[in-house]
Amino acid sequence: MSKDNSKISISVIKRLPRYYRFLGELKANGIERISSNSLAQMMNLTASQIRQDLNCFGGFGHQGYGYNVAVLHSKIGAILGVDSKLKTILIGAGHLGNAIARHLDFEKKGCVLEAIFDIDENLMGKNICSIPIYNVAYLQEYCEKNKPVVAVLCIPKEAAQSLADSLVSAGIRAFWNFSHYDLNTDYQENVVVENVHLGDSLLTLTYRANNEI
Amino acid sequence: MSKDNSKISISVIKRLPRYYRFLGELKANGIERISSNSLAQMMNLTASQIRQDLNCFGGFGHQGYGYNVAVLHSKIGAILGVDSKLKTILIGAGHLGNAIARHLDFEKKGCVLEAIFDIDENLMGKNICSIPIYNVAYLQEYCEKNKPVVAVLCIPKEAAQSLADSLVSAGIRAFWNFSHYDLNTDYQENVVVENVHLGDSLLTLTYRANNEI
DNA sequence: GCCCTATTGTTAAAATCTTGACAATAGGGC
DNA sequence: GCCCTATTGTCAAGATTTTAACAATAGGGC
Repeated sequence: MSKDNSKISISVIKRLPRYYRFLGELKANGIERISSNSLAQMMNLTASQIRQDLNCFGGFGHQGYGYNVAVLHSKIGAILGVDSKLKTILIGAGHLGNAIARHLDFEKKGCVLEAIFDIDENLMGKNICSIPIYNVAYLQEYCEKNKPVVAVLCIPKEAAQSLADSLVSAGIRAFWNFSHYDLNTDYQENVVVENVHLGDSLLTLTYRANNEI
Repeated sequence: MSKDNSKISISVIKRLPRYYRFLGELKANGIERISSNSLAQMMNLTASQIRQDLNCFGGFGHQGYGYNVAVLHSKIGAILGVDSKLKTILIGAGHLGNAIARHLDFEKKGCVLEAIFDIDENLMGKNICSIPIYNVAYLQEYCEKNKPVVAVLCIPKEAAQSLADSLVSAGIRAFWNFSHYDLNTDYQENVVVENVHLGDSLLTLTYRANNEI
């Protein structure tokens, strides 16, 4: 990373995974080089924005040539941290938790899902994609032993805040939160939260469908 | 709606569901009135932004008093269209589709989930939360008969674009897309797409966890 | 009924984000 | 090896979004 990335704006960051995805596709299709212009057309962006975004991290392109797909893909991957092995746990093995554990390739996204917790006694000893399910009573002890840093929350909103609080004190520094609740971790430095509000997303779609925009 | 809402920015729209959620909580807790200031504190926004956002749609507040929670909640609900009954189908009854069908209260979000489609013969005749699962071969005929307008896509990315194309010609005007693929419907006016990229969200979290922002 | 306080709606300023423009230059054909 | 073309990196302009400021005014206490 050749530039100071301490003040990269969150808008840019949120676009990086999409670049990474498109470049991965191009690479898989054997495309070797691409210009900001063709990429822009493909991604429905302006070439200017792509060049501006990429230049936040350094000059990955060559004048008169464009960008080498494989190089750019791996550079963006490195920026995002796809090879980091953040120890991850998931709490709540209901339908949603189950689907998330199966659906996402955590390892390719920089996270290693190592344990799942639930309150349902019937699930104890079982596993999802060979990741063991433990009783939530064992959570604190597990954290002390294994020091996970990322927690995926697939639990009812009523339980979310207090569980998050105790997870923070157990060392969790990042939450991927699917409960219908906005986690409040302002009191705590260095804790990041991605709230995924599927309900909000659906409501936005409803508005847009009704207003044709 | 007392103001022209044809040029409301998408940033404002995307905040509305969150307002709606917080106001719903306040209402459920028996709070009758709230000022932009207290709401801002609660939601981690500026009071100015809240007033500006709400005023896109008209003056819902009273000087010296604030906003009536129940009124504001229902006004925002009406703007979003929570009472619209958009006929909705879901395609792909795997773990994710299953979880989405169960997890989201479609009716409270302006959509009525009426049918689920899959290719797995073993699922035919079964149902999820009493919504029937049909063979995807029956999709076209179903659309002609029942005229659904919203489609939830929980299918592999390889199948997404061609299925979306045929759904558009069958009358679908809104997609809630969970496949790891950016649906392209530019060629078609009046079709809206909400891409939910869970993988992108996780990658963003990874970046933030690694960079502590 | 009057005055004081709280709080809005609105306007203007500041900040941020996106787009356009273009000089600099690497690469490839001849 | 030179010139022409393609395309970047970057700077400046334009657009949008967010925040601050404040006059206008409704409500409630006395």
